[in-house]
This record gives sequence, C-alpha cells and structure tokens, in this order.
Amino acid sequence: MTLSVTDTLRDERVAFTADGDEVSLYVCGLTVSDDPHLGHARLWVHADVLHRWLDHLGYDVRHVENVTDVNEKITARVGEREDWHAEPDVAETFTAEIFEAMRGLNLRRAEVYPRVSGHIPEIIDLVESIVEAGYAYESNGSVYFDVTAFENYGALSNQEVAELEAQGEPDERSEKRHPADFALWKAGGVSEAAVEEHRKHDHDVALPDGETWDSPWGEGRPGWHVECSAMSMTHLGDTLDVHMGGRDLVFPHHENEIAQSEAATGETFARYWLHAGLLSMEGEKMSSSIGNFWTVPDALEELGVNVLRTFYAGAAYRSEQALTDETIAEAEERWDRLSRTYDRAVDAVDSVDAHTKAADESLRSAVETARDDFAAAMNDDLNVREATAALLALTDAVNRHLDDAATETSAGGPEYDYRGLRRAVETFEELGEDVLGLRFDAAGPGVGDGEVTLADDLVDLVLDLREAAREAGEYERADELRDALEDVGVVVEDGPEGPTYRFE
RNA sequence: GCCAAGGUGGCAGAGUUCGGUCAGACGCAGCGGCCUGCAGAGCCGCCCAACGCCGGUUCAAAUCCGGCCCUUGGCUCCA
Repeated sequence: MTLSVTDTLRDERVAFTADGDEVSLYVCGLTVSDDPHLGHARLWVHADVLHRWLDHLGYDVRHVENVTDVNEKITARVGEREDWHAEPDVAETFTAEIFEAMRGLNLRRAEVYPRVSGHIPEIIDLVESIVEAGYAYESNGSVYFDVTAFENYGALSNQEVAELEAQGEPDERSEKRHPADFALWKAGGVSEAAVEEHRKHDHDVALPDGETWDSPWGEGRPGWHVECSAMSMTHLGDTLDVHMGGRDLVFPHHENEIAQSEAATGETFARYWLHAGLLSMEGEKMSSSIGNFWTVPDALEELGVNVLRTFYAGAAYRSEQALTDETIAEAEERWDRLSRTYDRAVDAVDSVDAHTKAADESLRSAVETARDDFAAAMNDDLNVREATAALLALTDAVNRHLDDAATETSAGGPEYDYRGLRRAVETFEELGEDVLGLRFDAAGPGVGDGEVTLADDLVDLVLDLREAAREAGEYERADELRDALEDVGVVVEDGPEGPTYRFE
C-alpha cells in the first residue's frame, strides 16, 4: 500500500515515490500584509497533515515555507500604526502574528521559513541566470520573462500563450514584448498607484515607495513569482519533491515559478504539484480583500485547535470546503465524540481494574481494522475525512466495550480488556495526535490547563452534596446543583461509575 | 471571452485514478428503543431518500464519451 496523490501538472492521481528517505516539501507561504485567516490555515493544516503522514511512513521531511515580506500591499500599510515607519516594520508585525497562529494550530515546524528580504542576492542571481539562458530581457531597468521562449508555458494551468491576457500593472505593459510576459525585477520603488490601490485607510503619512535594492539593472524590487523559485531552490535544490499551495495560485504564480526555475536550470522544478481547495464563506472564497474572513487567533480563541483541525479534517485537501455554523457545529460534535471516548478509555486504562485480563476480541479486531482503514484512507490521496471516520468507528467499539464491561461486572468492578484498551488509546494517540495533529490532552477553548486544581476540588465538593441529595431521593435539590454547575460551565454526566464532569 | 475545479439525501461530504462489490461509508440534524429518578453521554435501530439536464458507448455508468445549464476559482494582489 503506497501513497497516491493528485498531481495538478499531470492532472491525475499518481503514485508517490521519493529518491531514498528524504522528501522535500515546499509550501507557498503568506504575504505578511494582514492577519492570517482560516483560509490560510486550511492550507497550513493540510500541508502539516501531509508532513505528518510522510513522517509516519518513515520519510525524513525537509519542509520549507516562505514568508513574503516584500510586497506593495505591505508598503501600503506603512503609517497605519505609529511604529510602522517602513515596510519591514509592517512585515515584522504580521510575521510574528503568523508564527503565533501556526503555534496555536499545532503545526510541525518547517525546517526554514525563508524571507524575501533575506534572499535578494539569490533572487538577483536567479534572474541573471534566466537572462543568460535567453528566457528574459531587460526593459527600462526592469526584467521580464519571455513566455514565448519557454515551450511548456501554460502546461500547469492548460492555457495557450496566444490566449493569455496581460499580466501586471498597466504602466509596465508597454515595456513588454508579449502581454503575458511577467516581471522578474521591477525598476524603482513601489508605484504610487499600487500603494493607493491597496491602501485600506486614509492616513497622513506620505505615500511610501518601499525598499529598493541595487541590481545589475539598477535600483529596484524583485518580482513576486521569482521569489518563490529563488527561495525554494536555495533551500531545497533545483528539483523539489512536493510543491503545495492554494488552488488560486495555479495561474499565474505557479505557472511562472515553473517557467523561471526550469528556464534557469533545465531541470524539473517540482515532481508533484498539490493544490488545496479554497475555503468558502457565504458562497465566496474567504479572502482578506473581500473581507469575509475569520482570523486564526479569533477562531482559536473561540473554537480551540481541536475543533478547528477536526473541521479541516472534514473535507479532502483538494476539495472546496464551506465554513458555516452547521459545518462548525458538526466539527465540534465529531471532536467531542473523539475526545470523550479517548478520556473514557484513558480513565479505564488508568483505573484500579486495569489489570484485569478479560479479552474482548471484537474490541481488539476493531482496533486493528481502524488502523488499517486509517492508513488506507491516508494513502488514498490523504483522505482525511475517511481517516477520521476510521477513528470514529473505533470510538463505537471502545464505548461498547466500556459499557459492556461496566454492566456485566459481578463483584469486583468492571472487567476491562486492558491490552485492548491500551492499544486503542495508543491508536488515538498515534493517528489522532501524531498524524491528524489533534491534542487530546489540551483543554478546550477558554480553559487553562494548569489552573484546574482548585476548580476540580470545588466541583467535587458540589458533586458530593448532589450525590447525598440523590441518595436521599431529593432529586429537585440534586438538579438544582447540577444546573448551578452548568451555569458556570461545568457539565455533569452520570454514569455507571458515578458522575463525571467536563468544562465547557 | 479563455482556463480550471465542482454540481451526489434535510445539511455536510467521500466515492470518479482502475465501469460491476455503490443507489454505499463517516458525521450533523431528525425519529424510535435500551440505559437513567430526570437530563446528558453511550449503545442499538430507523431516516421508505440523492448521483445537475439531455444523449451516447457497454451485458453493466455517479464513474467513460459528446452537448447543454448552473456554482466557485483563476486570467489584477491572493493559501
């Protein structure tokens, strides 16, 4: 059983292979001009799950994710805050924010997060190589890629060069030989028009023109597309294994990356192109420019990392996914079900009855089935919903076993299948935590982890009073206590072994 | 206009690579039962129900081919 993925360039499902144990993964990262939102997080999480699954399969993953910190949208925000004196100040603010968001999402760290501002010499070298190879030309201090010179231009997005319309700003189009040629190096600073266009608020600061760097063609700024080529080849070599990004980047960004990189090296740029579907909200894609977005910090605060990641695991990476109240509610239910069952199983394994030897063959075979189904689903183009379904099927078996063990017990307490339960717990941890990136140990949103001791004691105190009332048949009094606890966010559930509670 | 991705039950969402094992999973919502003092959680069952439309290939099509309609994305910054 091997991993297969959907490759955009070949436009089909293909078997994934790597030379040796190492896999290079490049994820098209963010332009740090705004808060990261749940659309960005969707790509991050799916890339993270791929990273984790490759780890699980025994590969050594070399993961690189760029940070675009040179961009006219960033320049446009200079002066919006008092400490934003220049482009790097704005970039620094949002870079810090995305790193924090990534930590909150429980993402495996990339090996390196290269920044454009730290790779200007590499970018200039790459542009020079492209010019020398005859695929680019200088015009008024700018350098443009000649799309007619690159035979396979359009292969990724299935477009004919003749059909393509002009790219770039109107004032640079006259410098191009073909309207679809795109800038590798732009002369001068950011144009006033570009800053005006991206400016969100009126403020008094004079229009900034952004950072510029010296180059063989004079002062200027790198083109957007060439940055990714330069940074990925710098850190991962001429050919990388997996290039991942949002579907909205297929054209022109990724098309141009292929053209630039392969023009310069003559080598295949990326062996597999994976594109994540977009996240929609109210029928449109979630987008900073449309304004229909939910920021990652806000969503983490409100839902927690587990509900979010369960939500993302509800649809395949390459599909579109809708964010609605219903789909969020579904994710909450799915996560609750997983975590409640996990907690029950852990409690049983840790209980004084854990040493009992009763073997439940249906539990044990359910665990192995879940593991097989999970792996099959992941290998099938990272079908995370099917993989989650395998874990949910396991919750059925675990709960059934726990129910049976509790009811069929004779004198000495429930008879758990210790080995079976332990294997189930390990399965939740290996597949749910290590692969899907869930955190069974993490408290829900709004509840700190380290400070529950006093709260626990107080809840226990109230529950003791309630149990006394129940034993005395004073159910009205008992229900009052339960309602009072619920009012402060403690949900009480009676079970065969007495009441349990959880914080909401 | 050109390119791409889609259109599957009340919702959401797999399946299309390799036509039959699929008018199927998982889940949400809903209904019934067990359990419970009640509730919740859990378990069991139900949900008579859907493959955008038209045509074609085939013994057989959600899956392949052709045409059409609709949605979303890209062609300008975009994960």
